[in-house]
Amino acid sequence: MLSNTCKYAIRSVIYLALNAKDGKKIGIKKISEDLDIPTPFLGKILQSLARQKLLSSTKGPHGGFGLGKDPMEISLMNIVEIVDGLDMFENCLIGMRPCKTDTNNQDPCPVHNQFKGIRQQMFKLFNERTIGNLITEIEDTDEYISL
Amino acid sequence: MLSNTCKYAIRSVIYLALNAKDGKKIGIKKISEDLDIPTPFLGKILQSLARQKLLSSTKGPHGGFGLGKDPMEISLMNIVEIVDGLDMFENCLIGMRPCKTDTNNQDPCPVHNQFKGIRQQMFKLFNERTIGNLITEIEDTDEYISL
DNA sequence: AAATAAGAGGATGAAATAATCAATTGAGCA
DNA sequence: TGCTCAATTGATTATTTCATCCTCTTATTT
Repeated sequence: MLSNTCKYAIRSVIYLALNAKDGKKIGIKKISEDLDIPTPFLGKILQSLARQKLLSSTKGPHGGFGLGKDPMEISLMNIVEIVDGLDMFENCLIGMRPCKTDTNNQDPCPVHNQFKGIRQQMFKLFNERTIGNLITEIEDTDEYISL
Repeated sequence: MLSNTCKYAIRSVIYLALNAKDGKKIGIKKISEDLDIPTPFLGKILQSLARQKLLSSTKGPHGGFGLGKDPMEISLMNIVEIVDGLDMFENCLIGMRPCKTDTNNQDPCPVHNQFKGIRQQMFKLFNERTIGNLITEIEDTDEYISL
């Protein structure tokens, strides 16, 4: 569904939104320990998110990663797009070339009509859900975020 | 979403259900040409489906692959399970270990409640849709199956 | 029985994904 | 200024997925 890399990315951004409020920075080593993600690999992932301005990073003592923008402005789709790309939302479920995402499809695959609605719901979820509204829900309900 | 291999597998079974009726066999070379799938790779895939009795195969002149059972008895899930496994339906969307598929989850991830319904729909679709009812729909509506 | 037409199976190669390592750069602090 | 901390960058390794090749076996046809 989502790549390993993408799952790491999403969990990291949620983690930062919860723990690096008001411009605080958290080091890659602490993040990787808390989330159980290999440290150097996490580095690469956070770098690519920082390049796209989703995160900010500073070097040197007390440096680390923090959010690059208002968490309400970061949708799950933003993260997925950077890491995995949009293939999942754009291409046919069973790989038939002429079968396209749009609703009035001239050349639908045999599962197109079944799958179309589900894909739309997923698209909506990933676009509407932002890191911001995820964490307010987490905080409101006292959810404990383990990994 | 689904692996390349799995997409090839599904398209091949649909193809066989449409073209290899009443015990007819079709050679791997013809299938791979019609579906634009690398021949030797397709061989491996069909072999694994045949080992699980979804397909049948015969060697020798006029040999080839055909369906191994009534197409109404082959669900999309049967194919996905053999090729990709059930990971997608069983594990957390963002890779949190304690977050489980079942509905009354003690330790849900921040997207669990949003995603749960969508995953159930997908599960249902893959289980309920069989190769048999796919092809009757195809034949009823004169759909042209290209790739 | 021999020739031929298929699939089966093992070994191998290439590409993408996942993960690591080492050297560099920049920021803060003394 | 110079030291140290932490991210950055580039090179390297490992694993999985995707794909090919070659040989073997089985089944049909003559």
